[in-house]
Amino acid sequence: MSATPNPKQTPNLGDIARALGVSVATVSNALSGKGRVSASLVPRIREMAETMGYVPSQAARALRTGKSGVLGLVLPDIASPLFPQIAQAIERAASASGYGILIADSRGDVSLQTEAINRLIERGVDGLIIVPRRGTRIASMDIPFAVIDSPSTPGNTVSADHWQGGGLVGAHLAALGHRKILLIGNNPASNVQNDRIGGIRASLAGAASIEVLWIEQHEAQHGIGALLGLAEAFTRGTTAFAAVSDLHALRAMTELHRANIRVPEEATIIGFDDLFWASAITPAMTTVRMDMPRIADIAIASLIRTIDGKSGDDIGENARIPMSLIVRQTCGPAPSIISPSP
Amino acid sequence: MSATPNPKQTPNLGDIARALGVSVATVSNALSGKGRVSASLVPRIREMAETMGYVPSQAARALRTGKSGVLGLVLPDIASPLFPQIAQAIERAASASGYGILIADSRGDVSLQTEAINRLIERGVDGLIIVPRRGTRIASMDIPFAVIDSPSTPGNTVSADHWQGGGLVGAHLAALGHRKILLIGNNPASNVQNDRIGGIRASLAGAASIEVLWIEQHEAQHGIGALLGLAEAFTRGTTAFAAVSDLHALRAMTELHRANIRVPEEATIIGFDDLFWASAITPAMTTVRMDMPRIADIAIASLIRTIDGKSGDDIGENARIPMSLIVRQTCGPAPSIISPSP
DNA sequence: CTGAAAGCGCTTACAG
DNA sequence: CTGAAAGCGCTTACAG
Repeated sequence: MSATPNPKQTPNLGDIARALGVSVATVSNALSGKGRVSASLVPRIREMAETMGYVPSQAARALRTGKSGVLGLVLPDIASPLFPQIAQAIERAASASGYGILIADSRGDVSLQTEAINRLIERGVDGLIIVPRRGTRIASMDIPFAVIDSPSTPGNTVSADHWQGGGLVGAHLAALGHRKILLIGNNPASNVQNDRIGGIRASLAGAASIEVLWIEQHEAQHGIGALLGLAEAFTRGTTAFAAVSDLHALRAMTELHRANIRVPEEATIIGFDDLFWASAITPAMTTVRMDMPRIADIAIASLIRTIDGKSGDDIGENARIPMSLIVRQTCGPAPSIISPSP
Repeated sequence: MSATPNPKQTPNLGDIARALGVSVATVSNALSGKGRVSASLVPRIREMAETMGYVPSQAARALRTGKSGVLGLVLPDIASPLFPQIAQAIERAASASGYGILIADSRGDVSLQTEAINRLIERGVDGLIIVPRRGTRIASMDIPFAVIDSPSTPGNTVSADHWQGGGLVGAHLAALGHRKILLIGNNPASNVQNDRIGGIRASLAGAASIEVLWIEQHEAQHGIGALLGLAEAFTRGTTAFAAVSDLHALRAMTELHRANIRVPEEATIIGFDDLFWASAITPAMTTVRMDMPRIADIAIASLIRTIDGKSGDDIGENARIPMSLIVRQTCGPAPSIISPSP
């Protein structure tokens, strides 16, 4: 049907120019809307590009402009909870700004993290979003980057305000009358976990007695998958269990159930992150969640700003985004100490 | 320290060539190992590239060769269970083959899926891995692609053998002596879920009475988050609950716990997919999992083969990869009908 | 307003 | 074995 015999699979600016008898510069200008082009020509060029099925060559554009339009996302472990939420929010924010996202999984390994970063740089990304492996500190680099949820070079980190989130947990538990609370963390080397626990502690100061159980330490002693001793804590008077992640809150809940301790009637449980299944279980998990879309928007916006050279690598004094409490069913009032069970 | 005053930030082939007094063609050949270059020159060129911190320009290479070295991954919803596992496996397989992965989330929407595919194509990916939204059929495209876990153009699909996986469940349950089983699915429009359920049914034919509960239908009637009536099913004699996903198995388990029915002593539960938390709960979930690394390897290998023009868009007659049973603690022998509870 | 031309950095026949 | 040259498709000063 086409007039041109044996047309190339992918038309380029030259093909459009030829078809219209104008120059490629004019076509380029018309399509990008940058240079001045006569008002009458613009629609004709646009139409022709459309009908020919023109798709600009990213490679040529990138070579010419030095910008790939792609951002790299470095994650410690795509498959573990929470990171998918981050990845999704980042992908949305980036694509809303016209950027693509190239992913790299550092598999929780520090050296692989460096390698992943290099791989991404070699692929020509314009900037990097890094969610560092716990405890890692990202040194400065010669490419714009933003860090999520871990301290780094001052000025380019966005994170949830985990301390404030912890405060939400503490306040909720205090309001419910709990006086003896077990905090459940995984690893004390995690800044995020320490902030959450610190926030809970601070908001509960004096109002409740608090103990902390670190799962990794506990498992190092008792073996992977060992019971956490929650039933025992319960018999010693603990009425509330606050975990730094829904994952551990779930583990706590199933362990209590296993010991015939009812949630929330006898024991209260609260978690963090609102993981995918948190609302589907019975009882549904009360939790505190991060504002991922906002975190992603800030990280991406700041990154793009520094890519465009409009800012000094700054995220607005290390943004800390408030978390919010999602009240569901695992929290109840503290059972009276006087009458433990009817 | 450098001899050249004010060197560019990123050296290119020309810089290396100049530094060594050879041509760019020779440098290119030495670095790629393609053309013949004298044995003595190769190491010198390599070293110089190294010390100058040479990073090849993907953009230029892509423009010249017409290949970007990047594959697109289209997912229905990065944040929902299982997809992160897929994304991770795909990323690993791709990067092992020297490819990068650009992600696009179609947010469970069919039109966004098309849009996501186009966005990826415009970014110049060499091929596409598509995990279609349930029920979607991917039409042929002018770019190489492979489909995971959904029927499509015959010949380019890899998927887990969900039917066989269902068989594993049925056999396990039968061996344990269960005679009345409730199957729990979410949506009957899902091919994956239907295959799993079909496989369970087929392997149990005649050996047990089977009912199916579709959660979406149930919730349409009783409201989102409504109890599934599992306790009632239990009192009617159901001893085993087999869900098409650990997510629903978890929901079932918590619902039974809530009704004081003990797992696995009184009721058996089994799921699918070995989601992240499946091994952390108490009791740990017995489940059937897909061989993601293998599925990813096959999809990527086949895709690369068709990109390189070495095959006719074929994945080896629609590969179906066996699933495997992971026995943990939620399954127990069927309690004798004669003496329901001691 | 429009076009001719240069050039981004690379790879690949083609001469020598 | 080595090099000069063309060309991938685009954008951007610069003339006209």
